[in-house]
Amino acid sequence: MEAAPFVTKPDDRLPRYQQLRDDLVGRIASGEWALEEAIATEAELGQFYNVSTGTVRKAIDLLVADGVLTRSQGKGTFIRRPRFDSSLFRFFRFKSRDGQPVRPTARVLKREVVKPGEEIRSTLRMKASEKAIHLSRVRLIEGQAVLSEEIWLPRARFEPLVTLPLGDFEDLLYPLYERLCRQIVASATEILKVEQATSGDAALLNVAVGSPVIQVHRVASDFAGTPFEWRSTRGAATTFQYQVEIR
Amino acid sequence: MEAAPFVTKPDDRLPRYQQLRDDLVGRIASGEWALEEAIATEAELGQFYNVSTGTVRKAIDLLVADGVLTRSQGKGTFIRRPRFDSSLFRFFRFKSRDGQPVRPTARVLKREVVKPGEEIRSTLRMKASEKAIHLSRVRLIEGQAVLSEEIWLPRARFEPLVTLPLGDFEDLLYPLYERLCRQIVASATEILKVEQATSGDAALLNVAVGSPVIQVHRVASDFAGTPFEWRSTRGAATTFQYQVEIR
DNA sequence: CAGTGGTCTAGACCACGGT
DNA sequence: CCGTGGTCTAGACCACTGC
Repeated sequence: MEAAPFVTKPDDRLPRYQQLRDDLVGRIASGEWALEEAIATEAELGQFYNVSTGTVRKAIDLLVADGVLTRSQGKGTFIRRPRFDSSLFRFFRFKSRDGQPVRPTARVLKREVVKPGEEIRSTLRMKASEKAIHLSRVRLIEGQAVLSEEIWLPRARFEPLVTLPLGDFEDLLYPLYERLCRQIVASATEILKVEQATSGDAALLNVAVGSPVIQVHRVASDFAGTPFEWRSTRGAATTFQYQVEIR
Repeated sequence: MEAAPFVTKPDDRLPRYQQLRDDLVGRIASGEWALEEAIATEAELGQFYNVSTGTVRKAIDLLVADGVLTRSQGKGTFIRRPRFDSSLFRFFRFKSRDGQPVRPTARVLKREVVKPGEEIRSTLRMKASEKAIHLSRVRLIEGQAVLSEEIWLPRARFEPLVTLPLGDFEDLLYPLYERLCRQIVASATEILKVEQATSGDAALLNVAVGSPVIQVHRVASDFAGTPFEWRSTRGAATTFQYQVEIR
């Protein structure tokens, strides 16, 4: 008889370090360790799962490559948020008048609690009866609107945002999600397209109707892979630049 | 006294697997192993460098992650080209009339051997006196031009292309570079921007002047990291879509 | 100083590919 | 069948962190 320390039954066809990886993901998703606090040490995990530290290291290597964990020599291994700090800067190059890069401020223009459209409902895996929170935001640099955003959230997970005064929404929403709603963004998928400015874009972003506009459509998910934010951001294409490495 | 099998003097401050990685890059760049043929086995490399196979594996892991090598269980470890096959499909969604994705054909419109502009000269690290080969291409789907390309190459490396009949240029240039000029693309950097169609674009791509156009600017380099191709591709933004994962 | 992750070893055995 | 890379072990010692 041997102990079965796995939280979920592992797939025996997989190598042990893969099984271990999957089990660790489950334990992370379940909140066993606090965000950005050290998880169990490699030696402890090796004892717990009854594998050698080399195998533990390989499992953790995978999670580090996936961006779920970071290691810190002498300190431990930590759960890591995706680095959204430069999220906008991945695509848009915003500079203030003196040429310094700046992060736009934000203002929520509208909040409503309504039934979402079919695309959003199915993307967020919501029941037909469920309502969603819809936010319309603009992002500004030196008072000038540069981006417009539409955000959809399942109401059940984000109840505190229904009553939060609009003025209390901060520039960055993800820390707000975390603090008020205990929702943590673990990953996201973004799709870029080029559109032509509508009259709404034109009024909001101060561009000509028909001029090129970049639309970044993002779906953000938790550690379990469940999507819980649908977001669409539009900005003038003149501020857009993106770089890729091919190998 | 011990043998120093390193091709280039390694940096002793680095871990051994890093030194090994760097040395292997040098040997690959020097052409010691044929393209897509197996390199020395892990056991051989371990003996050669006098390290354990675990250390060799770690060095090779890095090169696999970098996209320089691929492993194949039971067969060996192989030098790998970057996967440009779907290069255009990374950014542009081309479909034929029946909805199937297709690769555009290509036609070279112009070839000239001239002094390049300063930007291209310095990007390709050419001497001031050196001349460059400049190609203008269009790429077509079912006879309709969908992309226009400007390509610049240092003449010294690409002499055979100066006299090649224009009709003998193939749809894919990189296999041609490899076969005729022994130049192998190991990596590339691409920058995306949105422009508005010029009258030239409009005539070539059959779009309206001022309509949005995506420009993909690519610099391709060899295994030693020396850039040897400058390329700019423009296409109608309506065919553009790009997806990113953030973690 | 103790405890963490980082490097490295010298093996063993397994799974796969080709002869 | 042999040779390849893939998995895994049970350690050793190093480098960094924080008390």
